[in-house]
Amino acid sequence: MIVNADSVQLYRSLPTLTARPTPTDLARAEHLLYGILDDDERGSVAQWLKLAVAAIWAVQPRLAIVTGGTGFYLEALLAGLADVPATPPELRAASGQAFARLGHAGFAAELGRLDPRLASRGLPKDPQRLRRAWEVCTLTGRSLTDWEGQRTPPSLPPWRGGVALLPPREVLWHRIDRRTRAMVGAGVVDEIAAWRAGPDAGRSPLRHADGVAAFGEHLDGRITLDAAIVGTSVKVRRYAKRQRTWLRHRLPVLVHTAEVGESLLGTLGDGVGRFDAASSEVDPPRAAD
RNA sequence: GCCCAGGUAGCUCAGUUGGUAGAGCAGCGGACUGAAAAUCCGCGUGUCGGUGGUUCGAGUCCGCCCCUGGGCA
Repeated sequence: MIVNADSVQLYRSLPTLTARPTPTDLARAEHLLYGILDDDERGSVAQWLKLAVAAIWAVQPRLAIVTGGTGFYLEALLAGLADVPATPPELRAASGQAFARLGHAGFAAELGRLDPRLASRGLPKDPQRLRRAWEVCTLTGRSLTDWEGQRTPPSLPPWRGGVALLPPREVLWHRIDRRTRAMVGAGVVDEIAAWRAGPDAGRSPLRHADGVAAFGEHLDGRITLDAAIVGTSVKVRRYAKRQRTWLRHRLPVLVHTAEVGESLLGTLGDGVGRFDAASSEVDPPRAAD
């Protein structure tokens, strides 16, 4: 039983570009949480966490294998999230308008007045986090720094361990390039063209998926197909780099490295990287990288 | 063979009247509490083609050699 932990594979559109499980994969094992969101929906960690926990319990006593690339989601599964109420769309729109009106520096100053506790710790630099902090404080009257202490790990069945797949960089780059070219062979350009012609592409979170911009430029006649392939691979390499940072710095429980094709169950059978969600005790890392 | 134009970072190139080099892209490292394949922060990584000379000092000036384009034969 496979449970998806990849933020873009949650979406129904662009199955080729997002490397969703193939029909062959689906025939071999049951897959959950793939392609469950429409273009006009906006996913979130909290929503994913709820669905993932439910899915893991639902398949008991079978083993759920949670797999995917979104470190933020995996961390939420292991460590939990603060129970902040969901921000209504109007509030999100309001923060966007305020940011546009005040500008980056002005909005940050405004947030500093609204949330002095966060300001004393250090305001975030990026618009996303500035807006999020503003929204939370406006909605709940409490600083995001207060909420962040409220993290409680979700209740899950006993877990067997974690495996990080960290091939050598040259191998990884080669595989990324090969995968991008395979996508082209599988019709990813037509897939994107058809999707762009649809009504919801402009607001879909998938517009930020690796390759949408580069293949889009190619479809607009601005760059060659080969340049689009290279541009896509560059984006994926950077994404892989950020995944590596998650694994090494935020998800040290996933310490055991494995090669593709190795027996995952055999690996977990070694008992490496066991994690007790209740006590948060982690075995010492072993041979990361 | 002769005549031009070039050889500077992984790539494309900039570099004033000589003062031991800097941009873009690529690359590297990091952050991350409801957009996360997102968003953001930090870092030049160099036998200036080679060699001899002029000079206190040469990527910059001079000689020779090598290489790459283009032209004339």
